[in-house]
Amino acid sequence: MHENQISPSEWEIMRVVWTTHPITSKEINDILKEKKEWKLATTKTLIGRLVKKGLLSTEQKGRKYEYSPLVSEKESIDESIDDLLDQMCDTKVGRSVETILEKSVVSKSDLERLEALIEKKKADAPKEVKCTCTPGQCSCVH
Amino acid sequence: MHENQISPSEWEIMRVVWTTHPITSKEINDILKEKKEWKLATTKTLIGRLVKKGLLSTEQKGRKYEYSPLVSEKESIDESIDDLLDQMCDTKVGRSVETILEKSVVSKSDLERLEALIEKKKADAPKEVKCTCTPGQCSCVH
DNA sequence: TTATATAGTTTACAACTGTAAACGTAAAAT
DNA sequence: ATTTTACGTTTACAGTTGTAAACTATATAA
Repeated sequence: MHENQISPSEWEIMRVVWTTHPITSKEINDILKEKKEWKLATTKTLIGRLVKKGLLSTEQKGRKYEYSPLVSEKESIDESIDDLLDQMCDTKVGRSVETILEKSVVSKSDLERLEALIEKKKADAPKEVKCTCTPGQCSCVH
Repeated sequence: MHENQISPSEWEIMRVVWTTHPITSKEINDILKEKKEWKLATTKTLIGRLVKKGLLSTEQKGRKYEYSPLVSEKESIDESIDDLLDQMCDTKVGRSVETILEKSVVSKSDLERLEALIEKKKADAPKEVKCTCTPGQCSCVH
């Protein structure tokens, strides 16, 4: 599990800051008013936690602060993906990708890039993926 | 967010029970000894919580219980996937699938199935995925 | 200049998690 | 028959998360 996990509520904040920064707590709260019924105090608590976790930086501007991200959205998403993959047997990843693809709308160019990637992977894809699970935690034969 | 979320430690238990059931707490613990340095008490606490959450059923066998899953592994994984997708803009899903595929080993037949799915999706894939984010939570132009 | 609106910080508090000891009870071993 | 062992249940306790009120300091408006 990754340390400094970003909780679901904290993600809401991070997404705002990734989109616009530097940004103040008030501005963050205004944007989130649309989606969450949070008191300003709630937003501030979450911001404080993110600062403490080292995920947001602060810069004092007069009597207020402006916040900026210290981690990128891509790396954060990638960590979430890692955590997801860590909880399933390697042999199930292919099926899961299929599931994601089935339930999502992706663009033509996404599909083209994926197709190219698949073509490339075909070269050295194994016939069967090797399972590395602890014996008893998946049905693969060990 | 899905209610009755399965926590990382609880996943360890569930994976064992999905693989073998019905199964006793002792057997679960024996299997997990390989991977986690948990006291038997810890395993039992986690089992108890899973029963309370309605994710494991119990059947009394003499003086002990045997546990079985009340939710399937697939549906649980699918919920995890949903939670992952919920935290990113729809337009980023394609890229994320690519990331997963890049960092994983998938089998030839996985790749073939994926290819077929892509071919099918191409028919009505949009040129650009529509973003449905709350304004200010992603960089798409609204 | 005093009251009010803003900022950030501290404190709060319940639910969930990780990790386990303690407890009560029934079965098995001596 | 008594001690030990094996089970499940209860209690514990700190850390995280969701949600926010209270507090403090300052800037601004009256």
